[in-house]
Amino acid sequence: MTAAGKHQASRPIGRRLERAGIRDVAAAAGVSITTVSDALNGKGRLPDATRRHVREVADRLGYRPSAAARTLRTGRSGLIGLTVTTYGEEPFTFTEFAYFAEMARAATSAALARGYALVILPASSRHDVWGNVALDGTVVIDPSDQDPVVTELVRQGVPVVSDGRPVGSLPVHAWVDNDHEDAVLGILDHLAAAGARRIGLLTGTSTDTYTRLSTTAYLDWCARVGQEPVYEAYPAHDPCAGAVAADRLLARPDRPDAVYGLFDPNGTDLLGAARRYGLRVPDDLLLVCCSESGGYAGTDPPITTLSLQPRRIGTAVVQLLIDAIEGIGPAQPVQQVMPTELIIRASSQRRPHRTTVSPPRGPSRGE
Amino acid sequence: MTAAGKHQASRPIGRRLERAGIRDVAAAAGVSITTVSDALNGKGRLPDATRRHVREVADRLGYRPSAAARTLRTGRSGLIGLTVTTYGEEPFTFTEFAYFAEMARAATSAALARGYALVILPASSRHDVWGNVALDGTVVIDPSDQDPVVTELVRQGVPVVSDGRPVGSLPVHAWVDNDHEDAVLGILDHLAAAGARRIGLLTGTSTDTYTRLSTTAYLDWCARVGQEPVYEAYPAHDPCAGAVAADRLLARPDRPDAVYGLFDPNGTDLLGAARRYGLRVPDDLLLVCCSESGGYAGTDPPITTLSLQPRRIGTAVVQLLIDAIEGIGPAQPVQQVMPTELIIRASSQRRPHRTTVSPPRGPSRGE
DNA sequence: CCGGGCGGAAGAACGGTTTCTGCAAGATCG
DNA sequence: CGATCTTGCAGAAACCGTTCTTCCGCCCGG
Repeated sequence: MTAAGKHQASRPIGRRLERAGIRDVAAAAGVSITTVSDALNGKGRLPDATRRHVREVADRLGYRPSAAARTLRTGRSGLIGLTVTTYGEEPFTFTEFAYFAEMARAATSAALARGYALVILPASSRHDVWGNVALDGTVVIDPSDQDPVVTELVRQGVPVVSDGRPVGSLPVHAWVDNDHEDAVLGILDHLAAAGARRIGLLTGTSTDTYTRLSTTAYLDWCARVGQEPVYEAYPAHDPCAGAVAADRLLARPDRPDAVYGLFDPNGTDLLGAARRYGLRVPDDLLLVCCSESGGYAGTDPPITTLSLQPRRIGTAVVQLLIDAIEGIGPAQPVQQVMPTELIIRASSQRRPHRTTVSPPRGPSRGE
Repeated sequence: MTAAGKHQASRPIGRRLERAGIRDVAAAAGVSITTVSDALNGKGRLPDATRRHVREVADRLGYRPSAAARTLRTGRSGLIGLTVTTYGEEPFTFTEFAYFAEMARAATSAALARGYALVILPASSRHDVWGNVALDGTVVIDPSDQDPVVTELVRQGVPVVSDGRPVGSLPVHAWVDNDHEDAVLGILDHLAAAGARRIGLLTGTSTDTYTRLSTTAYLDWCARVGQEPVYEAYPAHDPCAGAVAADRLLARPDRPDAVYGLFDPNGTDLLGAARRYGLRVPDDLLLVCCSESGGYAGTDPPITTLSLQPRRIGTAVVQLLIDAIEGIGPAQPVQQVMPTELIIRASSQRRPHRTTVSPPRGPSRGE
């Protein structure tokens, strides 16, 4: 028994049969391990004949280098964390679905194109999971104040790039963000140009940068043009609270004749509220919301949306991160501000035409 | 030079300063490496005093075991692949946004709860990326026929669980899927009960199981009740084709008085088409579509949707996969069929026209 | 008084790759 | 023709945590 155990431990564990190691390839090709490694990775000085031969043998044996061993040796895992700060238990929130999906998609593509893969890791994950994964770097979406995980990562020397300006002195290597002030001002000007006299804001109660910057931009604008601010704030992570807040906003005695909603569902929230109060859009109420959802092209009326261009941001963030990982980029922190796009639809254009109900006959395009 | 080089290679590479290894902990605690490993992992037979002492020292040194080394030794990486088959270049398609986001979210949560993390890996990724990641198992969403990556993974002995029935003889370890036939029949019955005489279908041209099963269920139902099938198929991955197909469907001489759309955007597609042809919903046209988007609660009128319950599916898939990885579950392939949920809204209920305006309180349409 | 059993802990092997060092033989040059 | 350079490749260290085996000493029963 002891002998058997010893024997088993000494050489073939039996898994030999399943996976060919570099040793097997070396033996089969009649060369050394070094030569196999060099041949497969295009390094070293080897005649083409040897290189081809080794590759051939490796293919025949179905050899796949062990990712774990390579990582151990090189210190590179080829893995990038995609970190989402969470409000509650869930990895990412309802209000950010479309944004997150688009951003993650772009980030995945960009990472893949450079040979990296993405690992989804909510910031609130159990700490042991974080410890169990070897990450070359991390993308953080909307880092919250004093995020312990991010701080820890930076302290360990792991490159961190954030989507959204880091609050406080969170020492990320780079960040990418929209010019939120500019976007809000653009929308307010657009609404004013469309005839709005009193523009309201549907905003959030949380303290993240997006909410904060957008709200202050709104307040500044109001101060500048001499309008009394009219806004309602609600917890954006609550999928139901938006409708209630929209209702509150339109129930006010100083009811606005135009509203900008900061969050994705606000378009339908506001449309529903307007309907309840018998307000016609855009005739009685102009509407804009920030959203990546294409659905707003099909509502009645179609709603003007502000796109934060998550695809661009996802791509940029990953590029910056991989540059940092590979030591390509500048040593200095990089701050990249991306433009937004206002997709103007019927809800923010006051025109003399077209009542909301009466349907035109035949396939005429009802803009 | 040689001496210096040798010296450098023999002991401190300099990075010593940054990361404490298990050896450092052992030395600092005055015990052996073994004892440190056992103490930290709760294994072996150690007195509590030793265990505590070692943990204390490890904490003080900020010791983090190397994930790579652990993976190498144990053969477990704690990583699960989340694989999406792709139609084009992009990792996942427009039509599946909400579904994918919800499913991924649930899967992430479920995996995290059991100590695993998710890696996003489109099936069309460069092969080298697949080779570079050590995966304990993989979730495949909607595996296509003869998917080479999946086949390869199974051949390597990596557990694979699929969301959606695998087509052909793809040898997955388990799958989870909805009862698509049942769902379609339920919808058709629902529409018929609401007064539909001729129900149309908006379907896809691709050959995936979802499309195929749903379409045949529709055709079977038509044959059973003696209705001539009325359907249009379009490439579902094209974000614009849906609107065109919806238009085609309503332009037919045998125009249906109710339509079920298989894909998420079909609700708005059909609503738009109905508007163009002056058809009132639900009076002239009953509408149902398959979607996870909450936006359909806010359209005018709200649209009845079929939810495939991606949250449940994501959770189930991950549980099954981890069971397989850890050898808990049965050795036999598991097939789990999950129920769907029909969320009935105004678009599929023909009533004495309940007006869309129902103000419970406050300033009504009078103001 | 001695052997068996057990608690406690150390030592060494292991896993697969990369990389640094270095040797031998052929090529080139003076 | 010998010395130096280059080419082709092998050997071994290093990476680092886990696990298998061993070993010591102690207690208890025979």
